[in-house]
Amino acid sequence: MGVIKEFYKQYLLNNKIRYSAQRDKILDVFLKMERHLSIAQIYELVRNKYPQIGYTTVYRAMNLICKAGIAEKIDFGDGISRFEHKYGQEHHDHLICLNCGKFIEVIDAQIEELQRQLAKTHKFVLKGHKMQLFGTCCDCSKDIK
Amino acid sequence: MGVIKEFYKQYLLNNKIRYSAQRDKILDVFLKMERHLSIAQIYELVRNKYPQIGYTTVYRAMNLICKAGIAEKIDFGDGISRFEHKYGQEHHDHLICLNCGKFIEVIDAQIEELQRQLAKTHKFVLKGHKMQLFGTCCDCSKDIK
DNA sequence: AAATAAGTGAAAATGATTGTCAGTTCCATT
DNA sequence: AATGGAACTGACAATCATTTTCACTTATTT
Repeated sequence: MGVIKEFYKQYLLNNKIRYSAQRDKILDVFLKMERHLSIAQIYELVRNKYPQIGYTTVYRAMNLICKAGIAEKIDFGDGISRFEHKYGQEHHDHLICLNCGKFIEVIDAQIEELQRQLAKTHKFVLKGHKMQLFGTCCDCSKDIK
Repeated sequence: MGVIKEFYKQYLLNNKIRYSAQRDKILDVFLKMERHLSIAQIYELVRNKYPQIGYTTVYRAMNLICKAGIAEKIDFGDGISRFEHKYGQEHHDHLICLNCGKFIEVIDAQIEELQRQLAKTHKFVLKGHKMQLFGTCCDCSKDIK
């Protein structure tokens, strides 16, 4: 069994939360999925394999997976939460195409350092940050011209 | 009459949208208010002075004011839209206290430049960005200790 | 003044998310 | 193995911010 599932089981154990069949199946689907799916999309995938699992259960399972630190909820400002892998992932920010919705994960050490300095200047203890760059991607810039 | 109201009237005129008494009053409230209020808060302020104005009208008026470029909707990820002044304002980002909700507006020219470079590297035509730094502010860091 | 277009506000609709609750499953203790 | 209690599940209802609808009013044009 993968290291992430072991980690999840340990997290649940530590918090006296049971490891149910549903949670196992939803975690499997999450681990296999491409990045940045919404609850509705995850539910669809889950339901293909396990039709008896309910929408609410997917919500609850994904919230647990987030609390365990395996997934992260991301918000591109369109009112829909999406989830991405977090376990063992480097922190990163997003470049988002306003035309086709494509996104690129980016990280810039210089920016990260400047953010830390900026927080320090304002006497903030920095816990995290979000940065999203909006624009049109390479392909869409061509199309629009 | 202020330059912003003139600008707004001109915007409405250009778009064949009428300048109603309600829109005038809601703009007044918005222009006088402190930054970053939600619709509910704006509605409260409006209702104090003009009890007959409805919630829906405030929504519609704020959306118009945004379209005109006078206000900007901001989203701190808590599901509530807030509005801040945009006309004649410099672009800025936010430092947000996770404990008390206080925020500080910040701008860092170096970060802005690095963002432009980052977009360029990925062949994105940059249209805008959002950056939020989360942490605990000076006062709250004290309290928590 | 009539006709037409836009605006208003109350209420209903929407869509994402969370809460409720009766029934089920799991686990520890007899 | 039986039991009692706690956690879990899933269908549905509730919530909350926002948008749409619609009957009615107001403003503008002819």
